[in-house]
Amino acid sequence: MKKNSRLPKNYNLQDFDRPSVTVDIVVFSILNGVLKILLIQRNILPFKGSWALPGGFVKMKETLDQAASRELLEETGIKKIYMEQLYTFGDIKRDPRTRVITIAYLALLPTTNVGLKADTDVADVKWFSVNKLPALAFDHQSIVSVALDRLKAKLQYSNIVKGLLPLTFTLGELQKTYEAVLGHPIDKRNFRKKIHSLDLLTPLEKLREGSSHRPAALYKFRSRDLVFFD
Amino acid sequence: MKKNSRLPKNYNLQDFDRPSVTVDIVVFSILNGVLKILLIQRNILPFKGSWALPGGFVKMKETLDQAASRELLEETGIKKIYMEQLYTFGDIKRDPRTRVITIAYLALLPTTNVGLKADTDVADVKWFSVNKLPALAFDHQSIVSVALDRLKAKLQYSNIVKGLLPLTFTLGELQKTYEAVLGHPIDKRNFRKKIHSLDLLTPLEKLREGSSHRPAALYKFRSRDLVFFD
DNA sequence: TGAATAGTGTCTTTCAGACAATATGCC
DNA sequence: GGCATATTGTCTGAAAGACACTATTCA
Repeated sequence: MKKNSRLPKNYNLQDFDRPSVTVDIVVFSILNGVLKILLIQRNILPFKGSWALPGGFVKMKETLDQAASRELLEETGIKKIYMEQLYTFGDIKRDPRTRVITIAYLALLPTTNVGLKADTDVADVKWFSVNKLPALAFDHQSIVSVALDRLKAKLQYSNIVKGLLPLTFTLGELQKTYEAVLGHPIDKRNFRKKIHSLDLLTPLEKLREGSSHRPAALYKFRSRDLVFFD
Repeated sequence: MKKNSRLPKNYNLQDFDRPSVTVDIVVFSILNGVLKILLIQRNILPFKGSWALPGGFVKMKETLDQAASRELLEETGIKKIYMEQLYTFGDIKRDPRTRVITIAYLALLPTTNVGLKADTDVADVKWFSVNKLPALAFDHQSIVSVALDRLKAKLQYSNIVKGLLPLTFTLGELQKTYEAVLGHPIDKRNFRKKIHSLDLLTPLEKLREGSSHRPAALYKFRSRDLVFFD
């Protein structure tokens, strides 16, 4: 260990024995009415061949949010989706190589955008149902668990569900999304009463076409931002 | 930059250009019925002489929680209080020296324990009212703001207020604590109705002594853990 | 006309919020 | 008795939750 001359005299020595810092992203999406998580199959050590969350090292000249977006794009081809910081995991032995602290992110992909591409460090990219996950690398199972709790909670007091839906959608699709995340059925009339009372949606002129039954009215969210209620 | 031989071949090169990692702690306490935050006056660069949150570098062989506890003890003499991870701040320029990512913690000190001692790196340790804070070093003002939001929110759906109170307390003291944090008065009858309906408290046999008026019944929290309701 | 989903209203219960009078202990 | 705080209940309005039938489109 040698002294870095740019730094002030009293600069803490620990600075020279630093943990690595990564980001990991839990991407949720609804496929066929089921809540899924995006996992990559690792092509490199450690845990080569295991399924894991997309993620990687934070660069010196990017923020944490930028690192999360970049890693997601690099490893899965996904960009411009809803993301928020979730929690930071720093157990000493969570990575067998060395000390790695990871800032976990929660991300939501609308049902429509589902074109995936695998990176070089990645053998494969796949969607898994949240209740049929394979064994995960590192402590990624804990991260997923925290992410799912956060998503369920936030569904109740914000319009975060917007991130899981396409730009326009029917009330039935909205309800199915809630049910898929929460894992239980919801009464249709109470649900619609509640949604309408919150005044979050704008009805469109058009109806959903192409079904072999009565077409439903289409809606979109009034606000582009995250809105809290309750 | 040279290669670390312990690491696998494909190990990411960024590993050798790592951000520093710190923890910072927002300690809240109620003093004279007012919500206060504990600040230290920095005795070292950068921001020497400025007020800042207690905190410091994370060591290689301690978890983030341990780092937060250790730094708080070292810089203020406080130990064994309620602490939870708050949020991670990673803007590129938040520290003028170099890239520093900090994991912020929220901590609560009961009204009774108020013996403070200053560390060598610390010129002074003082309590400040949350709405009369001095200019703070780094991005610590943002951190305080997030911490206050979290504390207010969590007061509404958990027994987190426990961390601000001594082991036994009266309903009046409990209500004053809520009022100090939330910043507005609460109706006494509605407050007591709600508290009793939640069934979080156990009444003690004893009454609060030493006042020149009718003594109030003493209570303690039923559970030692954080409990969620609503 | 049958299949499939869309769309709608009432009743009950629970909870939040407004509001004031009496009780107790100490001086 | 005066002061200071403790303790207690009712009414009203809003929202949550249980519950079932009619409407529309297409095949």
